[in-house]
Amino acid sequence: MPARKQPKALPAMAEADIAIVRIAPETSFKNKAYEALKEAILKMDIYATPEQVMLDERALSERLGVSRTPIREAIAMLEQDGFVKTVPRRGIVVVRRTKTEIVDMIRAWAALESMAARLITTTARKKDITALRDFFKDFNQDRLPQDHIEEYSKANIAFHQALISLSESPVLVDMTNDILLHVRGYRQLTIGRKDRTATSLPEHMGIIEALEARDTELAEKRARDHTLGLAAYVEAHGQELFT
Amino acid sequence: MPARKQPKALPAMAEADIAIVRIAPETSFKNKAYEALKEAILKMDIYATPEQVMLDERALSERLGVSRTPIREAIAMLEQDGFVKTVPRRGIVVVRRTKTEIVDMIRAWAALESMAARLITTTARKKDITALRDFFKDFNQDRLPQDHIEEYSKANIAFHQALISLSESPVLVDMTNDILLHVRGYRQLTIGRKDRTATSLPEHMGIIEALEARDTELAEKRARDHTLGLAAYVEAHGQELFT
DNA sequence: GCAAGATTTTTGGCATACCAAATGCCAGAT
DNA sequence: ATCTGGCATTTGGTATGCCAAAAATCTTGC
Repeated sequence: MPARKQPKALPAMAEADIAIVRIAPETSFKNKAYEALKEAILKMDIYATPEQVMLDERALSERLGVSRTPIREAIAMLEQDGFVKTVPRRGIVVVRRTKTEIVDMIRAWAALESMAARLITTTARKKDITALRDFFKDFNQDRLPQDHIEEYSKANIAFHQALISLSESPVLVDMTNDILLHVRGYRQLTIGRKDRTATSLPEHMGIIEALEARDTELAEKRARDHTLGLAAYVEAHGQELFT
Repeated sequence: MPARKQPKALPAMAEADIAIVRIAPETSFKNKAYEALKEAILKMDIYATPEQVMLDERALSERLGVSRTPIREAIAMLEQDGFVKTVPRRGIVVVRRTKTEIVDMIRAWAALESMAARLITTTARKKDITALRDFFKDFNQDRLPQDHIEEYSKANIAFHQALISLSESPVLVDMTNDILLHVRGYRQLTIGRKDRTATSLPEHMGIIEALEARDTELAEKRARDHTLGLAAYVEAHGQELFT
């Protein structure tokens, strides 16, 4: 079949090249619903409630003020993400991860982050690497992380995300963020735990030092071992979270 | 609120334990459409056609004999997978990856596979590791891989998938499979290239040997370097594929 | 003959109605 | 009191129809 006729070139219009980026894409209800539901699922502490959490299409459509159609499409997307599972004629259940699954995810995280570290040693600018220290500038001998766990936990996540970003690898960034979203539920209860916090900060500094030294193998190893340490910790001490 | 009442235990019924399995879950049109479209997208050589490929909801619904609703849900899922991108009032376009993106994906694959290798050295049975050699039993000095590229390429993929599976990590398996689906379009044109095929087989054997020796660090390194080698190859020689 | 504007067509977004399966409640039988 | 069958309800699945924006096409005036 013949190719569709190409749209003809735009007329001259030499003046307005200014700030006409693309107009707001006016995100659809589908995407709004997706974002809203995703945030709601992440916000709720899924592991705090004993019974499994169910969603109802009609209730959601009423709540969000749209019809079921965009809601269903959003649900389909969330199911692809692994956040929910819809069972025909039964309902939509918010997925709970088992301890084993979480450990598994953290291992994958470790894999991706160590690769990011590897790439960073060959491409990132020294300035950007050094800037990673800033995430922890509010912590020191007089202000220990374990005394400000909530704050440190935030800095921790921000550090890891900034680290991955330095790899300039969209794939690594996206995959890691996906994993972090799933692990997030546990984060406050694991990364923030006092006993691990004490060793966390020195390990981070060790990673930064290896990156600055452009020591590819060492940076990779330190990044990997650091996150694998978290996995081992959850595997060993995460029992109480999954009663 | 009180938990939903649990269904009570089944009555005796000692007789009919025969072949009452579970009835087919009767997958929905939505899922059928998803599978059908996914396969169609993967099958078509998206990089062979010069113009971008568009999908039409109505045409698809007619072709598959279902209404637009399940089609749209399937499209929403495919969009989450990154196979298509729907532009409002414009159409649904099958996504083309750039060379840079493919290289990026292969690097992530390397990260995941090296972690799998690491895990395998500590958990897999020797028997299963050794079995990996079978994928290449049809190739030797008298029957070189580069003379049977198509066949070797298949064995290659099967080997990598089997390798990852040995890690017994569902997350690693799933993430890697996702990546392979995206890279597959290039596979025949890259992994199968003669110049790389020659070095591929010995590298695979090297990985297997390290696994058998339970040499965690070496296995990880070899697995990583092998796949990073592919990434470097595509980066260097993949120009012609992305005109 | 051509360009600007009006009109028709195309295409995804959304709302609504109906369907069928799974559950749960309840009356009637034992 | 308990069990059984059936009916009403709930809930996801699917089909349809209409809408608005953007493209494509046609019309018209110079």
